[in-house]
Formats: sequence, structure tokens, C-alpha cells
Amino acid sequence: MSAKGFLKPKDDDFIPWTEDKLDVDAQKDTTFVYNSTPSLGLAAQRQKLPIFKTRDHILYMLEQFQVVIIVGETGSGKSTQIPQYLVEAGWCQEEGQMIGITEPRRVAATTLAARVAEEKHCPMGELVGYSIRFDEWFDRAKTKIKYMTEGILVREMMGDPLLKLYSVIMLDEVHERTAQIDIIMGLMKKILRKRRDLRVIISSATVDAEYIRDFFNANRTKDVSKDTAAIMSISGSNFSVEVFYLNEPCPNYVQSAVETVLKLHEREPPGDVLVFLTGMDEVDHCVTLLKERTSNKHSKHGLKIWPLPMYGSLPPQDQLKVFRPSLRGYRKIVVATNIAETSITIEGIVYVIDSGFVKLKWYNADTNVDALIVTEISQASAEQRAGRAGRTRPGQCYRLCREDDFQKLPLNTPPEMQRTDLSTAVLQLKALGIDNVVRFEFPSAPPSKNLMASLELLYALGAIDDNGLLTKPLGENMSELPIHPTLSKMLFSSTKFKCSREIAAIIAMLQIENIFIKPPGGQAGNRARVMKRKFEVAEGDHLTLLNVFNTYLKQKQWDIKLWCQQHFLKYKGLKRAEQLFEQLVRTLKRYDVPIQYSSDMDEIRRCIVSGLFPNAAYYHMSGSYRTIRGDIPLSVHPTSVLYTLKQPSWVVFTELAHSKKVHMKDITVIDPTWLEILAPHYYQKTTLQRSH
DNA sequence: GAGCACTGC
Repeated sequence: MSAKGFLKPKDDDFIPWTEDKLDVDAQKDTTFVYNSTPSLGLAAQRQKLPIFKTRDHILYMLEQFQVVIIVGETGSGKSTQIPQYLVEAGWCQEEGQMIGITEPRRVAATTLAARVAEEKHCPMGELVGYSIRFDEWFDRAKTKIKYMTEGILVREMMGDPLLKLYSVIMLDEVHERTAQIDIIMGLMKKILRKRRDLRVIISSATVDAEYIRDFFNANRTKDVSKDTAAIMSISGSNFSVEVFYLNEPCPNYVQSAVETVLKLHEREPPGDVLVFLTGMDEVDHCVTLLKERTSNKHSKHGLKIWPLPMYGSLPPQDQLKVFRPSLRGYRKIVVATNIAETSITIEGIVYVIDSGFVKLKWYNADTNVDALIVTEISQASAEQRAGRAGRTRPGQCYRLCREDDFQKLPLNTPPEMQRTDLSTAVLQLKALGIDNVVRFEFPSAPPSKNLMASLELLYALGAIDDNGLLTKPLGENMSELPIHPTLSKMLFSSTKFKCSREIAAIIAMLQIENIFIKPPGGQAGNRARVMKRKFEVAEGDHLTLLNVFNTYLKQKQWDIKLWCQQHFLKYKGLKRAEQLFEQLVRTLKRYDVPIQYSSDMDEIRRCIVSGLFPNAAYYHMSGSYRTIRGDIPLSVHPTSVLYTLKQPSWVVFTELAHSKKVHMKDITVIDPTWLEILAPHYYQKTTLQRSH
């Protein structure tokens, strides 16, 4: 059955291996006692889920252990069922106590809450509720099951350090190891020492279960009966997936993916295909190649192929196409970025082709910013991708590498904490009472170089003092805002420049990427360029964004969607910017910062420098920019308004994007004397003169 | 001449 060029691995259906391993471990830790309480009032449908037979087991484990790590595949129903079991078993009987469940994504929090509310036949926000930014639906008196995003729980910890509102916290999808979940786990370990009654359920899908158990296990003796954390596993309802490898390493995975699609298409029975590549360019290229190679060609099953791209920046109407079932006589080939690994699920996929690569954020301590780098995926990630083939029936996964090389891949993707800019996380930890972040028990310690760089930045911004303590009020106020510290500094210094309203607007706009729609080439492309030019100002991108935002607000009376369309602006993006803007204004008011309108563009630019001064660059005689500190060569990003204008001598930027070159994004033209005045502690006059 | 995916009182 296997397509040519692929070797069948030794009896290696990928699903059972984690499970077997973990089951053995769980058995070692404890003797299971099943109590036989009859489960009353449960819908028959719920009882059919694979998790149901382990219901009593889970409840038993929770009585024995403070922390229970549950390893289960998607489709086991753990995210919807466990909270209900807990309520049924009386874990929320105490007045006002709840079960809290964290999710890494907003959609997960809302859709899970909706499903559980439906199963419980209750209106949303009563017994079952959710809380995500800008949208919450729960009742302090009635809600017993609350789904939320991870960030929300971190915020709640700032006001309720022992999480007294909760009797059980369930952390879902912990294997994704977001920065927020690592903060939560580190703090949770401290909370558990103080609150013996609190229980934590950790749901994870991969091999890091043992690592997490050891992290939480408070038992330092050899006597396993004293363990406080244990693992149990739940089988899912996924079908088996047969895995194939290449005989020879492949030099070009896009090309190899195309060939694999074509071979598979000719030989294998009907069923849709999902191809994993790393970025938009590769996806578009692959789709083009597939279309070229297969015009009018039918497979032996009489099928034609229907290639579709899928990535985050694709217009929503095009994204929706991948969810449509294949037309009769067609085999759907979805060519996607990592978006299809966890964020979206496409039904009907039977074949997965995995390039083995992904673009990941990596912090660069030299430039002080995150860069996107094409990286080999981990084995765990590869399993997750393969699993996408087994959702409706047994599937196949073709890995575009040799099996030997696959075995050499890291088991897990490094947690976000070890890869990305830590300044926001460090500021949050300080606000959560962790004065010495170097000694904080991170589930996985970040590189100390990165930690030091973030402390240095926070110090330069004035958020922490000589002792590393949060300054009052600046550092404390900054930690409350869900934005990068350079931006929150900018916001709080806006009082001095009497332009808080405009700075809030600029920051809100910076949170939305690609506010300008770029139609694919031709006449529309030209019109879009003309429209964009209407908003552009020579001072740079920040003031251009302010211009767009202000003009948008003025249009409000009229048909705003049409206006956005005519000006090639994303209506949804602007709508969200407006929401963010209002939230920032509310926060400012809470701190008694007056909301001041300003039309003094120089003052606004000075205020921008007061936060972005660490990201300053000058025009070098070599014809490109250089960072003032470190002398790293930089270019203007093609989306910047400065790209087509005469290159100014001095700029500050918000972000860097690494591709072939390092590009500055969202730039403002500055006067170098502002750096001397606004950041004398950071730049010495001599450095600036040398650069000039 | 260029954009993995998320998130946040």
C-alpha cells in the first residue's frame, strides 16, 4: 500500500506508545481503588465517551493526590467531562467555590463552555460560564464551571494570590507550554504548599507528563506512597495512523511534498490530504506547483485534485474554503502552515504530509527582540500533526525525512519561556510578588542571558529599581497592562507630553497586524496603494496609524464597513483597535491619568521615544541602518511608509522581523537629541556622536 | 520588496 520511496516503520502505529509508557508508571505509583457510586442523571451520550469509564478513577486520584496529570488524546472528552464529574462529586459544595479551566485559545474557552452548558441544559453564564478578554459570561453566585484563557487566570492571581475562589483548577493543553501556563505552574507550586485543599488537574498530550509530575511532586523521599502528584492516562477516540518515512533525506521539502501528494493521489483510495509547511510563501508556491502539475490529470480512482492554501493572513473567505467538503470527483489537498496543527481542525483528512519544519519565535539577545526562525519540529509536534489524519478513519502520515533523522529530533518543542522575549513575563512575575525572578521555580528555566536582558530593559524603562523591585507607581501600573513594557512605558509617560489619548490610539493600532488590505496585484493593488498614501505622513508609521485611526473614528456615523472597503482597511481590525483603545483609556482613567488630546506631532514623537528608546537606529554610510547599541545592520520593512521615502538619519522602531535581512517594522523618525534628553542613562553623548 | 500560531482588565 505504501507509496514508493517510503519505508514502512517497524510496527509503529503512533498512538499507543505514550499511553503504554504512562500507564505503567501510574500503576507503579498507586493501587487503584474503584468506588462504585452509581452515576445518576448523566446523558447516555456522555457515558459513551472514552473518558466515562475512568470517571471514578479520576475522582479517586484527586482525593489521593493534590496534582493529577491526565494524559489523553484529543477526542477523549476530558476538557468537557472532567469539570462536570467534579461538580457532580461535590467539589463545589462550599459557598462560592468553582472549578476553573484554562485554555490557551479564546475559541477553545468559549466553545467548550457552550458545549458543557448545553449538556447541562443551562443557559450560558449560570452553572457554566467563561471569561476571556473583552468577553465574560459568568455569575459570581451561580457559576460552578468557568472556562477561561490562561492570561485571565494570571490576572486573577494578581488580585487573589491563593485563588480562593477555586476548589479545583484544571490546566488544559499544558503540553503547548505557553509562557502564561509556565507562569501559572510556577506559582501554582507555591499556592499548593499553602492551600492543601486545592486540587490541580493538568491535561497534557505528550511525553512531558513525567517531567511535570516531578515538578509538582512535593515528596522528596523514596517512599512513593507519599507522592503528591500522579499521572493517569485516558484513551482517545482517534483512529490509528500509519507512518511512512523517506529512504533518503530530501533536499527540498516543498518539492518533495508536491511529489508525495501526486504519488499518493494516484495510488491511494479517496480521502483528503493535509500538507504542513512553514510559511505563506511556501504554501502559495506549493499550491501553484500542484495546480500546474495536475491540470486535467485523473488518478486511477477517477479523482482530480483540489489544492487549497491555509494560513493565518489569508482573507477569511478564503480560509473558510478549506472546511468545505470536497466536491464529487475531487480530492481536497489543504496546504497549511502550523495553523492546522492545533488552532483549526479540518474534518475528513486521511493523509498528512509533514515537512518536519515550523517557524518559531526565538529571542535574540543581541537585538533584544524576537525573530521568526524556520526550525525542525519536535517528535511531539510530529505526533500531533500525524494525529490530524486519524480523526474520522484510519489514516496515513508521510514524514519527509528518514526515520533515523526523525529519531534524532528533540522530543518536545522548547517551551515559549525558553525561546521568547521575557520582559512582559518578568514584569508580570514581579507584580505577582516574585521579587527575585532568577530564583523563581520555572517549570523550565529560561536562558539566564534572556532573563538578564529583560531585567536590564525593565530597569532602563524605569519599571524596576536598583534592587530589582517594581517601582511605584510606574512599574506597578505597567505590569497591569497586557502590552509590551516599551509600549506601556510610552503610555504612562504620555502625561508628561500631554498626549495620552493619541498614544493610546497608536498602541491600540500596533496590536493589530496588517490593517491595510493588500489585494493580489493589478488595478486593485494600485488603488490600494493610492488609498494608503492618503494616510501616510513623513514622520513614520506610528503617526500614519494614528491618522488612520482618527479618520476611522470620524467616519463612524456613516456606513463604516463600506468606508473601510473603499480605503482597503480591515474593518474587523479597526473595530478591535477601537476596543483596545477604549480599554487603555479606561486603565489610564483608573490611574488618574488625564485623557489629553494633542495635535502636537513633535510631542507625540518625543513620547514615542520615551518608550521605544532602546530600539533606536541611525542611517549608516553603508546604506543601511545600524542599531546604536551593538551596531547590528537593519533595513526598513517594505510595509513601512518610510520604505518609499528618503531614508531619515535617525529612527526608533517597534519590532524587528528577521528574514534574509533584519527589517524594522513600525518606525518613527526622530531627532537624536531626544535620545540624549529622554534616555541619558541609556545612551551616552559619545555613543550618539560616534554614530552620527 | 515581505508576514508561524496564540494570548492579555
